[in-house]
Amino acid sequence: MRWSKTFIPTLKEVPADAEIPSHKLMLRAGLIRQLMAGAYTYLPLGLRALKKAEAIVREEMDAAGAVEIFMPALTPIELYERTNRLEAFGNVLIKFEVKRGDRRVPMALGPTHEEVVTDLVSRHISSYRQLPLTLYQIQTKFRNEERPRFGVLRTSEFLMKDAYSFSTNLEQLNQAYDAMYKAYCRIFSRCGLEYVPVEAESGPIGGDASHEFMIPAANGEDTILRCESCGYGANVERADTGRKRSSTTTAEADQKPKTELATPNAGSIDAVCKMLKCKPHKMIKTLIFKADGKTVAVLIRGDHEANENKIRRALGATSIELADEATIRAATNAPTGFAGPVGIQCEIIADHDIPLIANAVTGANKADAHFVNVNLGRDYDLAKDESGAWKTFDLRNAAADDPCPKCAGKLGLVHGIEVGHVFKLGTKYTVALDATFLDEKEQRHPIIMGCYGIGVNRIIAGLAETKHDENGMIWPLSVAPYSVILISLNANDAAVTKVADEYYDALQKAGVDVLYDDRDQRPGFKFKDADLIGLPLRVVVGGKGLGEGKVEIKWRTDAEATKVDVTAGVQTTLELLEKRRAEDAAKLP
RNA sequence: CGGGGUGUAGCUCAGCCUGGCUAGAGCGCCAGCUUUGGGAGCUGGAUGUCGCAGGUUCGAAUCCUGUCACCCCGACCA
Repeated sequence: MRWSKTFIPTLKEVPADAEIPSHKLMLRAGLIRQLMAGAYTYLPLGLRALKKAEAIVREEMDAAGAVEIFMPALTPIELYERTNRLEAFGNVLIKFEVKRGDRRVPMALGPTHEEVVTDLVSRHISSYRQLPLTLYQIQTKFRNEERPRFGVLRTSEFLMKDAYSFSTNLEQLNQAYDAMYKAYCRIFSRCGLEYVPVEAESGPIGGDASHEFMIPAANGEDTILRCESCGYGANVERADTGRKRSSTTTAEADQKPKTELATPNAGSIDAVCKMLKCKPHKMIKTLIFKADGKTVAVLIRGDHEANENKIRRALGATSIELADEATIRAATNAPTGFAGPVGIQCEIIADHDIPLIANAVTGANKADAHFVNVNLGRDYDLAKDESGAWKTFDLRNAAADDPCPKCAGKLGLVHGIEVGHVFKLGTKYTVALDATFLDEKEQRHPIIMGCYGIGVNRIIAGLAETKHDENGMIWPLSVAPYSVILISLNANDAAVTKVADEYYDALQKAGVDVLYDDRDQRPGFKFKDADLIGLPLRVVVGGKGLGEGKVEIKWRTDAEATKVDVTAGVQTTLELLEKRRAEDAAKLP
């Protein structure tokens, strides 16, 4: 493509609306333009990159045995009613009615397609002989983002690859899941992304039933914990802390006398700390939960965050929720905000860090009062195991510097962009939509599902966010809009133009996707633009070089160009590209 | 939806507080000449419902009220 014939509106100045690198760069390099908040037009360069990423996703999906289909973006509301997701999606779902004669048909733009595929499968799959099956599509999804942001990273309309596996048993599900997991690793590697698969919260299914693929980036919306030593990674919701039970309690000599202090209207950690001039990590936060109907007090250190999934698992409950005011009063004889372990009228479980708090501050189970200098063993008890040690649990979100659960290392907080998610769904949708199969013994079972998503736009945005320097983008060969930028340094110099034109023809004939900057612009201008759009290989034909019979070739990442004989330039370009492709392929998992 | 910010030329922004002559600059754009290895120089030129609506005033980009859009922080995010 000749630059003069296409549409690449580069920007010298940074648009005022853009804040993060990917947004700034994608605008400046002429990849995208905003139509409204959360909706972007892809310009030729951006579209080409998006299509290349899409092609990689498609190739790997096909190779992993998934089968492509294409479902409508228009979906009937009724399907979401049947799975109870109309309410769950709430405002995220873009809903509307269309008129058909005297009827009004309610529909929604698909935010994801579990309902639609499951409905499809329920109508046509009835035997175990037809399974397993994995279907996928690459399609525009619609979600009304209350607050779109970060350019193309969080929009109301985006390209997503969504795959769904259907299995008769867990073994088949695990095979499908593993195949997708491996395909994802290859996809993100091929796209030149640094990525980290992290364990994600998987709800009641438990186990390692869900992984998110994250691109570590300072501006990522998600927080993950990662062990630098062994590579263990998990999102905040899910991350285990490697903390051990500790039976260490405060030595009797160090235990100060327990005292009740008045704390009028101070029912929060902050308010109590302010009033009593203490620090949150000296406090015991006492949360009252209803676990399958039973009241339980959960003890967490004041500066930590309770993790409901961990609490639910520790209690062996199927569902838990924070207790209502009446339940709290029954257990504590006090309004919300003054609960504590001393004399509480219900079961207590505690986080590992609780026994380590010496002379703790906690609610007195009495309105407007807190105790100071509360100590485990003297003032309250926990259950003990066979060896007589206090039973404690991992009940809170992991934090930076917690020990790694898999090795001797420490966890660190990292921000990440979620670019993919694989999930063992189970039978939620197949039960709701009656997608069943008959097994060998003529028994009917719901089909077991998995779902697997990739945000294709986020692959591009993630690359822009993480692969650039102060001059512009740095594309990997695999996703670059064009592999080569060919620059003629003086369009008015007939000799230069002649050679550049010949190169352009030769490279095109050789099947190279080349962008030919044939514009009548000064050299500096063209170099700056070339760096900005960041195509991998730059070939320069200029009067000065031509005088010595040379052209210049340079990778975007090289500091200096290499001079090559005019006669050898095309061949060298082809060889360099071939070599780079082979190197990239060799790195794949 | 709560908090904060911004809307003036294609882009970046000044002018607004303290109302006053024909609304400005740089970049970009058009024409001509010069120039041609890291966002050129000179000369000339085009481009604005000052987000929109209403109000105050002799007079509004500027003050007031309303409204819309966009950005940031938070809440939300199958």
